[in-house]
Amino acid sequence: MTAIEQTEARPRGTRLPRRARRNQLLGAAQEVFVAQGYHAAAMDDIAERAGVSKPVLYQHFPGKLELYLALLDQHCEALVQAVRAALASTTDNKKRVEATMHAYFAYVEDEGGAFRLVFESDLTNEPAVRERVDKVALDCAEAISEVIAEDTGLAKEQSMLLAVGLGGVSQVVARYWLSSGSPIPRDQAVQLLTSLAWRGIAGFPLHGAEGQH
Amino acid sequence: MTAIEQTEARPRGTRLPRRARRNQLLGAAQEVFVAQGYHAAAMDDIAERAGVSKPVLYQHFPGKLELYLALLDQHCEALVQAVRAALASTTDNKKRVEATMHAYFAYVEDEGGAFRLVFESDLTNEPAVRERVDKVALDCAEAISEVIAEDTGLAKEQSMLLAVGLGGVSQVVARYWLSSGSPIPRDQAVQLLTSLAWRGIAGFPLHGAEGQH
DNA sequence: AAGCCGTGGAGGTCAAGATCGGCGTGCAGA
DNA sequence: TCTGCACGCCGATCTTGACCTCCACGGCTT
Repeated sequence: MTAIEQTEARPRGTRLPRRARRNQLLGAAQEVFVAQGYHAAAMDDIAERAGVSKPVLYQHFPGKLELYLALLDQHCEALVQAVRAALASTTDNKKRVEATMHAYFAYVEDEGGAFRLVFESDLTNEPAVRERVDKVALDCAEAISEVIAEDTGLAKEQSMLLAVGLGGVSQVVARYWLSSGSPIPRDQAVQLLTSLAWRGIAGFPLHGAEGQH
Repeated sequence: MTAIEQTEARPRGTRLPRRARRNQLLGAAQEVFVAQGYHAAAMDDIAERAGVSKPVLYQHFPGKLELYLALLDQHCEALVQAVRAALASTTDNKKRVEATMHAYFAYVEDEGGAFRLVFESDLTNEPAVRERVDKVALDCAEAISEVIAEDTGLAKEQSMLLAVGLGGVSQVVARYWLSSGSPIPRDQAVQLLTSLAWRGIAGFPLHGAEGQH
């Protein structure tokens, strides 16, 4: 049914050093949070998934929120780094677009679904979460907008709007592509999106002879 | 502090006909859900906001979830209609893009923040909610993709990907524009976005003499 | 004036986050 | 090798908070 089958639930008896236990708990928590969301995920579920009793969880994390935030921080940083790296990987702007798209797709596809914590969190009303999620989008957009502003001379507000748009396309389409079962190969999807972002929708070939104004 | 001040809490004594009471409850529920999200919103809050006691609420709606879904359905339909209308408003594709962007911005700006129920719901793990939210994005994308497919001859998968992208930009940027306090006028933002979608990022004027390949 | 129907406040239930005392295991030292 | 200690772990429980119903009251109809 809605069973979680990612990693085997450990036989409840192994003793682990503190650091290793903490990492294992983070892994178990990620699986449960990703699969069920924050609210539906119970501390009992996470403990059971890790093959551990609940008090152990509370010996490593003060509470459910802090556990969630620890995971969130971890994965927020990853995306911003990937986008920065993509932008710095070349000076050809078209390739920059392509590399950035690629970064979003890779981020969404990998990491055991961790992107859900950032893009589909159900705890955005919690200020601490909202702040982190907003900061990711903002940091990515600022990195992109710097390039735009430098190359086009647009003011900060305008270039930020475009940058948010480019980041938004990547994020939304990557999630759609994944959730619809990857109907077309990833590279082809990236190519298509890059064309859209680079040349616009007007840049696609016309079927009929209809004038586009 | 975080007070809700949209409509005055009615003096607790007015008798209303059933239909009017229901609408009033929907209004109160919308304010609370928008301001606090689904989970943080208590039925007590909604009842108090409407100037009514809790049993009345349960005489109109079976439970919290159904109340939420009623609101959601209401506003989902509104966006899809607006997008369809925008696409049908002209046959000039560039104007179609502009009209669609405009529809998203108007949707996000108006309706007392109801767009949050659709775009920022904290109940996406509930299948009934997920289904409706996904369907909105899908319906909008299909409407857009039909135009794309017809005019470019692209296959269904490809045109859907582009359509999801165009809808995604609109939605993400409109929300950013609103949440950042509308730093530039709405019409200008729409123009900028339309340019991005129509001609691509390469269509913006160069600042320096640097070649764009 | 008498009855009825909708309203109001107080309470039950239950799930889930958070916690307390006890147990077993492995190591240090004599 | 035997004893004591420290550490990690567990079963069982407490408590909070939110959704959801039961006994009194007041205005409208005939």
